[in-house]
Amino acid sequence: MAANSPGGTAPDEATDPWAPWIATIVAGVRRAAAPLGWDLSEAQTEGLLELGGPAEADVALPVHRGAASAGLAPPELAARLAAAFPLGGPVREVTASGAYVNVRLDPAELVQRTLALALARGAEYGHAVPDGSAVCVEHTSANPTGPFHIGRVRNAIVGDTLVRALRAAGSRVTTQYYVDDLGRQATMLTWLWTTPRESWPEPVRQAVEGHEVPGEKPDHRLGRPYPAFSAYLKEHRETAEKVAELVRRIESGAAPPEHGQIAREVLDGMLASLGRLGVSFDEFVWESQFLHDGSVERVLERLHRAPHAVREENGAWAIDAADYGLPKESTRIVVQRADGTSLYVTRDVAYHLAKFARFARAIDVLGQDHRLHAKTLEALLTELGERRRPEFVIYQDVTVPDGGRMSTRGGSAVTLDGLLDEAVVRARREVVARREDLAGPEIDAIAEAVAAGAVRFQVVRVAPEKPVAFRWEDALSFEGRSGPFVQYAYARASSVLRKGEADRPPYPFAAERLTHPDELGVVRAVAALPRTVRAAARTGHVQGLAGYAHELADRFNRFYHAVPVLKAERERASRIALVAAARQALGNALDLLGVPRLETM
RNA sequence: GGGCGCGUAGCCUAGCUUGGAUAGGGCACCGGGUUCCUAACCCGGCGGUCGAGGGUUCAAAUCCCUCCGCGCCCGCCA
Repeated sequence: MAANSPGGTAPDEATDPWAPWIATIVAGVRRAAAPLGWDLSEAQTEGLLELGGPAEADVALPVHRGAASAGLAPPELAARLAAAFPLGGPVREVTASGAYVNVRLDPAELVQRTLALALARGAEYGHAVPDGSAVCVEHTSANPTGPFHIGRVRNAIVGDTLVRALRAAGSRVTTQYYVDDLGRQATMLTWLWTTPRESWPEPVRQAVEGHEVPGEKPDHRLGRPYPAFSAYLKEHRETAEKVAELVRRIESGAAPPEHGQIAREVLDGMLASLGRLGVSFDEFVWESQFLHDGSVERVLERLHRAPHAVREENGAWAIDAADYGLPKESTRIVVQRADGTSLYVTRDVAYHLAKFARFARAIDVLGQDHRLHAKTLEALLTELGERRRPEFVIYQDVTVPDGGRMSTRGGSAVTLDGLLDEAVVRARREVVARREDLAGPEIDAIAEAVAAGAVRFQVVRVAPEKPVAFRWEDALSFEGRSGPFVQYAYARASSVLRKGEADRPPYPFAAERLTHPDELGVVRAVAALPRTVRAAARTGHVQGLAGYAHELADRFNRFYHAVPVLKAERERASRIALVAAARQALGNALDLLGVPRLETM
């Protein structure tokens, strides 16, 4: 339920304000339960604890599971357990309520530890101690055929947020973008732009002529003929064959010099769009490299000798994958064409072997249309005797209301640039309406940050496996559970600290001054950041980070309305420290989400 | 046809991996709040057979089975 388990690996006292409490309560529960006939391991005890549950308890423990071994009805067991629970230290009160044992803790202790930790660790607050584990996250990897499309933006945002969560949880993450410079898609553009415009098919020429925009980004300019050309090729075999011939030339290593150049230019344009969302990559892996460095050939040699290898009559090589749980019609995985050339999945095997050589974990963020491909890849790895597996994070495609699929092949649907431009226009209106004091450039900067924040938050707040229908009003939401809502709380906290400039870091405070329920609400939310990060990294459920950020902002807003800070007297310094800690947690949560921080808005 | 994913109030969504106390939020709607640190905010109200049915269990949104609806995939494409 609302139960918020301590989450994943055991909390660390150096990073998590809850850690000492968890340890104390686990020990207390075990000590009280054992004489009643309920033996619990430490891990079991920790797994049962519910944090942040109902208001009457800081930590709750359901005892149903112990009823049988204790030979007692749950309420009776709860009552005895509560009576036997060792008091003292942080444990203020232990009561039974039905089948639950509720533990109340000394709030001043949590205030003390939480503020101290948040203020001392700063930008590192919420992060675990680095464990140095090498992780590769491959995401986005959209083919360089035109402007970045919003159907794909989910991959980039989910992937990038996951990367941020993993890094915060202590992993050493390398992000990779796999660029398909082989194959038909990229080749189509090369064919077009190395062919005189007069020789283009008429409908393709029409799609371009009169639509050029001076100074436009290369992805828009070079990608413009792509949808029309794609449609044209379906109807015109001769032209399709010319492109196919170029594909073969490129695969054989005789790519025209323009080929890589065009792909790179388009990719640069796409990356510029992603850059507006704060998404970037450490490495770009070009598919052709596995062909040229001989690794595809080595994979093929091994596959020829694989347990289920079969040679087709026409000379193609396949793996009989009947035992791998694939759909009946695709039990044969072709790994090499009759003409000797390789296939996408073969090259992907080479790619993943390269990943395994460098990384302990390889995570791939894929659209659900790649599910079968993922299974196929796993089957081939098994055939090679490779035990390691990539981990897949699968997201569902974004659809448009009319039911059409928003893929790059689908044509001229909304681009990421178009979405962001519209978001900026609307954000700008909001800023102008409330900030007469600001000059143009400041307004523009805020509008861009609000727009990017709104889009990122909107995408990440929904579980990736859920289908999403694109709607402008959702994507551009600035209220309620949104990016700007969190940005606003951060800006407010920043504003308070600016105006309370007499009080400066390290923000001395007295924990016992912070006793208002809304103050404690903020503290509890701040204290939950470390375990939220752990949970997100462990499960890959990045939507939890969005939920957390909203919750924290919500608590802060409530506190802000209920309790004066700068006008307080005795409590002033402590409340300023609380605001500083909340601002730190809000800022760190925004960083995890890739939503820009705004000092003012 | 087969495989996989999704189905929670008018709309969107958390929770499901690890079953536990009245299923959390947001939008919309209704009613309040600005001599006070930013009203992109806050307070209150309205709204739920957790797709349907069966099963397991002391306990099911959560696990199992069947069915229904929607989506995706089932290429010597990528």
